[in-house]
Amino acid sequence: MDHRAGMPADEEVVAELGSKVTMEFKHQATVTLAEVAEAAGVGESTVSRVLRNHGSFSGKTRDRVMAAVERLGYVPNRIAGTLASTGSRLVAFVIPSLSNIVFPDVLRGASAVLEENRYQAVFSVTDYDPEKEEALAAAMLAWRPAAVMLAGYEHTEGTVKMLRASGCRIVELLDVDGDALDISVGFSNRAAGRDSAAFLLKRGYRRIGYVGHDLNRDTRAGKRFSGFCETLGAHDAPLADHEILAGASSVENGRLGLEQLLARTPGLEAVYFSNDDMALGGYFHCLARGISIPSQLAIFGYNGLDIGRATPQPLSTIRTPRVATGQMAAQLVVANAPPQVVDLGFELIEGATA
Amino acid sequence: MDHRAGMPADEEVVAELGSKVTMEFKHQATVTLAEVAEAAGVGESTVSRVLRNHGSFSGKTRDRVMAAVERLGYVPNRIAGTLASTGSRLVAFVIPSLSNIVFPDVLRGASAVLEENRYQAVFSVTDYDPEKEEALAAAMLAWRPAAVMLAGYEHTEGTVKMLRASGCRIVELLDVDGDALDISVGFSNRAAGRDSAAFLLKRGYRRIGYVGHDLNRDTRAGKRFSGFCETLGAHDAPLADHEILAGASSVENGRLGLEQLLARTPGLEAVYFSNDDMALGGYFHCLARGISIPSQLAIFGYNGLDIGRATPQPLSTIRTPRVATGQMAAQLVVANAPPQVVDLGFELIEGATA
DNA sequence: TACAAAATTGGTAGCGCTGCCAAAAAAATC
DNA sequence: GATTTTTTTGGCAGCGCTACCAATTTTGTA
Repeated sequence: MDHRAGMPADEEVVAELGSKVTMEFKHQATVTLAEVAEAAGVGESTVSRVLRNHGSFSGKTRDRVMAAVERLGYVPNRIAGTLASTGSRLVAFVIPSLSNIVFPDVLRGASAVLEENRYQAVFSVTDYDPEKEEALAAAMLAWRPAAVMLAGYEHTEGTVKMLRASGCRIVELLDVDGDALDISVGFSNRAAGRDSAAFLLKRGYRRIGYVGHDLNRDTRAGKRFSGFCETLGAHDAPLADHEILAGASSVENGRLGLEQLLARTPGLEAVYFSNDDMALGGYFHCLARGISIPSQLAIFGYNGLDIGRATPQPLSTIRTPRVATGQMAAQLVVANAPPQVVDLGFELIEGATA
Repeated sequence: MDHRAGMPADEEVVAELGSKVTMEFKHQATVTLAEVAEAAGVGESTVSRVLRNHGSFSGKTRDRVMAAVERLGYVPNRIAGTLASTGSRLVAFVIPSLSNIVFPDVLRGASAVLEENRYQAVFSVTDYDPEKEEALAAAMLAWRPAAVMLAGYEHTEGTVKMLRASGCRIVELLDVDGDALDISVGFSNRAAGRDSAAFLLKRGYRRIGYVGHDLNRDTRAGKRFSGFCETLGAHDAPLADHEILAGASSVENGRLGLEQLLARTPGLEAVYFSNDDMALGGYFHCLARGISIPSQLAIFGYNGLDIGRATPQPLSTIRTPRVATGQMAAQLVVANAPPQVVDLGFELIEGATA
């Protein structure tokens, strides 16, 4: 992406400064629980109990311990604590992307719940690459997390085997069209596609096209597309044409895709986009070209981004519970709930573009 | 031995849900390094050396060890490894928000670099609350990270004290207007504000307004605003009016803010927005009301979001190196570079809205 | 007052791994 | 072939904490 400002300069900076480094960087002698115990004049286990507010101890002891903690600036070592105790309070997210707003939204919902429960979120990004997902999942398991959260159901055999063997909870997010390994929280992408098609048909559009981004990688977008086509087909209005762009979903790609689609297939009445980013690109294309919406061309998106509600004509789309998905997933993990599939559903927003 | 299996809590859960759950719940007996060593017929330290590719060992031994690892499905325990060795490979991010695209972008840049170097990112979200930042920073330090990354320079005294005492690297991101605690990577928000003002003045706009979101919390936006006003003042064109909206920055708020500003102060020639989200809201407002841009009203944003480049008129704004900021920050941490401030600069995009 | 029950405490064995050191094996040298 | 040197190895003491257990103190009861 944006390497402009960084890369070449980065190397220089690092190299340049390498020589004049003296490290005040080594770890400082940190205070340990044993030192706190000594300072407070109590046993180690007592300090441990007080700090975790677990087991019993007198008020007097608690005060003494807390005073010592304060005085020494003690920060418990969770690494040691986790190793010594039962399960960890780490939750690992292995997500396809941080550019697609969907995933920050999920993280946002989840992290709020996790923080409240003193869990810690760790994450890594796969770029929609199943092999990379496998490698990163393996790396995450090395931290012995309480749960691993992944996007969707499509994983390599190796990933599945590894996760199964790990014994930690597995949460598959943002999809319910498939077989869950353990817990799954999301909504039906296929149904979203079908409902979108049904809506367009109900509005009377018949010559309908599709503009999307790489479907092999984003399998959930693929499921929407397939549901969409299915319903069109069932109503004798098969997809008129489609344009799939190579890169990731983006506003620019949506614009480009629509331009190409319209050039190739005149007379389209409506276009379904793989998501709101793409749809907004299409919308802007129409604005720029003076194509009147929805009379000349209807536009339908997916996701229900805020921005789509603030455009001159609100975008017709499907709003997905992204934050809620994260919240629910986190809650189930924290509660150590039994395996289950939670379908949070979605909401069709009529908008003004279709 | 695995004393987890007998935990009261586990039993309860299992009992409660016993009817419909078969428990892949309890922690599975995980393979340990000692078991691998035994299976491979070598010592523990040999396995450790092979797996970390550190120290010396024969090819034959390596093969034996790897075979055993494969066979047993061994996943090293990084918790134990980190505790035993000096210095962790965790990097902690304490960020204000995941809604503001800035932070996912920074995370994206950083996580790519961190993953390459086998570091692990952990994060938590402060909601722009300094108190919460302090609490979360404390929680992160408990994981003994190699570095803590924070947004900007404004932290509570407690946070600063704690970070200083921790002995881990501290990276302050997205700002260079202030005194760095250790490493700092970003760009000057004040200069961005000044340049924006200078640009608008150069274009001949004199009656200029501002629409922004909560400045107390987002201090970087505050610095831009202050730089902006400074330059306007220096050119005898003091800010005509401003509208500050309570909530977070959003497209909707930008729209609302502009509407209110225009109602109150007719005759404005240009409006500066606290960022591109807000600016797009303003842009849409103008589109909807038939206000011609930039002849009737000029619009200027901040951030250089992709979407601003795909609107019918490209947004005039300042593009910030967000991903590069994350990359650079991660590189410096990985390289254990000396304390320094890295100013990555920004780029003014003329666009068509101002 | 004596004795049982309950509430507090401290000691200590690991958790699974790494780092150090010395021992053993292999390679190199005379 | 004997001796050095180098390369490979294994043993084991922690890393800082928690869980278990037993010891101690406090409280309650007869």
